[in-house]
Order: sequence, then C-alpha cells, then structure tokens
Amino acid sequence: MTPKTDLRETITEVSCNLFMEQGYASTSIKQIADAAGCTTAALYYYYEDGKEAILHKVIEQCVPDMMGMLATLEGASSLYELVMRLGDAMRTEGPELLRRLRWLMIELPNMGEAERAMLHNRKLEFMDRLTDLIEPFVDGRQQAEMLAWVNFCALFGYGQTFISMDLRSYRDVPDTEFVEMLATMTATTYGK
Amino acid sequence: MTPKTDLRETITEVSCNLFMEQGYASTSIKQIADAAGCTTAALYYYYEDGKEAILHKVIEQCVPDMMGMLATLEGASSLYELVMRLGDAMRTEGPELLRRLRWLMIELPNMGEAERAMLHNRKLEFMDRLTDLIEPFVDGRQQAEMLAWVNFCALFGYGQTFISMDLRSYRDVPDTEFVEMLATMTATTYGK
DNA sequence: GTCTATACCCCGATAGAC
DNA sequence: GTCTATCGGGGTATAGAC
Repeated sequence: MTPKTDLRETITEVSCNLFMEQGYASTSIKQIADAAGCTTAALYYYYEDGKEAILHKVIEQCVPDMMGMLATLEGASSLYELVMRLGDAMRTEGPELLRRLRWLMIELPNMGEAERAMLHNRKLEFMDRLTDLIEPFVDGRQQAEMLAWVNFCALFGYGQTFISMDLRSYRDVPDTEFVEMLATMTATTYGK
Repeated sequence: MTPKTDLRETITEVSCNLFMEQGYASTSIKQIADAAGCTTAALYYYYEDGKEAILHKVIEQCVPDMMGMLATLEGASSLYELVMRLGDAMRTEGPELLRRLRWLMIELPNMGEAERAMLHNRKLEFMDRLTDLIEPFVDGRQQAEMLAWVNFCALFGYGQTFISMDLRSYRDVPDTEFVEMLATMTATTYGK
C-alpha cells in the first residue's frame, strides 16, 4: 500500500505542489524537506545544485502535453463540432492544464533562455497543429490561423479568469454555454 | 524640475514597480529603500507594519479603472463598432491595464479576504456594465452577458498570452486583425 | 523625518558522522 | 543514502542618535 516511491521522485512531486501553490520564491527548501519527510541535507544528495536544480526539474516535468489534447479533435465533421470538442478537451484536461500553464508563465523570469525557447516552441507547435485542424473547414490558412488564436485565447482567458480570480465561482458563467457560444460564433461566421 | 514628491509617495511608487517586475516575495525592503533613496529604517516611519503594509497600499493604488475604459464604448452605433471600440480601448490602455491585472492575479494568495472581495466586485461591476452596453444590440440580457464574457475573455487571453510568454512577439498575431475577427464573429452571429 | 547600528531569524548550503 | 551540526549571508525589523 505505502507508495514507497523513490525519495528523488517524492522531492520533485512535493516541490511541484509547493511551487504551484506558493510560487518558487516563497517556498523554502526546509518546507520541501519537511513535506518530503527528510532533511534539507538529503535534498542536496539528489540535487547537487540545490533549490534551483529542483525548479528546473519541476519545470521540465510540468510542461503539459497540449498536443495530446488536440488528438481528440481529429475527425470532427464540422467547424462547430471542432470548437465544441476543443472546449470539451479544455473542460476535461483544462483545470490541471491551465494551472500548469499559469504557473509556468509566472515563473518565466526564473527560467533560462533554453527553457523559455522550449516553451515558446511548444506554443507555436500547438497553434500550428490547431490551425491544421481548422483549415479544412475555412477559407485559407490565414483565416484558420486567426481562428485558432481567437478560440484559444477565449478559452485560455476564460480559464485564467476563473482559476485566478476565485475558483469558487468557476461556474458563475456556465462553461458549456460559453463554449457553445464560441462554437456558434465561429461556425456561423466562418464555416463553409 | 526635480519631482520633489513626498518620500511616502516615492516609496509606494518604486515598490509598485519592483513588485510588478519581480513579484512581492522576491523584492526585499533593502531594494525598495535603495530605489527610493533612503534607508530601510525610513520605510518603517511611513509604514509601521513594514513590507506587508507597503504591499497593501500598492494593491490599493494598483487596481485599474476598468470602468473608465468602458466609457469610450458609449454611443457605439452597432455591435460591430462596440466590439471594435472595446478592442481599441484594450490596445490603448491594455498593456498597462493587463500588466496590473496580471500582477494582482499573481499576488492574490498574499491578499486578505477584503481585498479579494473588492477585486471580485470590481470584476462583476465591469462585466455588468459591459453587458449593459451590449444588451441593446442583441436578443435579451442573458445573451448579452455571455457575449460580454466571450469577448472579454478573448481579449484578456490574448493580452495575457503575449504579455506573459514574450513581449517581443506581441505582434506575431496582429492585434487589429484579432479584434476585427472577434467583432465580425460577434456581430455576424448575434447582431440584430 | 531620517540615519547608524544592530538584533535576530531564517535561508540556502555543506562537512562529516553513521 | 540520510542525518546532525553548523556556517555565512541576507532578510525584516527596531532602538536610539541627530
């Protein structure tokens, strides 16, 4: 029963949680050690470079698989259905995914050039793929690209607003209605 | 010439800048004192409760006047024009406004219940007012409310994406085209 | 009002025992 | 591999001179 995981794994896991809750700067290695059930000295056995090394490991593991989310969009039969499926995916994987994106954005200043570039690439890949999926249903790639941005930004903005401002009112604006409206607007105006 | 402002004002001003750039947790009172041209002891003359007191003062002053932004929307003659004006307002006041909103969202965990409630109220007031402005052009208040959310979230998501991910590519997706598409979608589908 | 000087604590990090 | 013990440094905060 006891999840006798490696201490190394435990450290990254609890660090991930603490960093996301409090931010990197406000989390002390003492806190991490306590949460992991060891002393600070033990941390340095697994992460020679200390706190910062843990951060980079957490960042690496924290990057969400946004491509996987797009897989469910394949085979949509209309633009309306495509946007609805995107909304569904956001609702399903959204809370965790948006939490991660949000944290990564907050910690950007603590990242190195390489990490920033990696995230930037992931973003572009995601938008490219989403554009691919939209293109068959509209007039030209440029239109598809803009639609990808508008839809992504709307869903992203929706998620950030509620995740950030206060989780309790996540349902003030019903998510199904939000997505339906977005899908209707998109399909009515640009669907062919 | 020399802006011989009160030291008290200087302190809140430089604190605001430092907090927004580095975050509250990563800013030391020594940094604040240096930037304000005084010693840390002087800070405690104006803010007995130290760093945290400065934070609360900065939060208070930092809350953006979102209602003012909506004033420019009055008198719009169509739904399309209304959304375009909203986009214009976002582009004009947007960078500074989104920067503030973003910071406030990040520092939410450091706020008291009262501050959180105040921000929540401001948000609701803003959405209510935006709904008022949209209502004359659509079918019923419920539709207006949802449209307010979709449009706000899209513009907010757009701004957050570029402010956060990297400012340099703010123009990867041209902002005028983004707003035009949003306005077109909104007006075509729901304008009456 | 502002400074100097200082207290005290917690932080990140390491050496060396086990 | 993990702990105990400890160090140096920077952090917040304050007492008292001016």
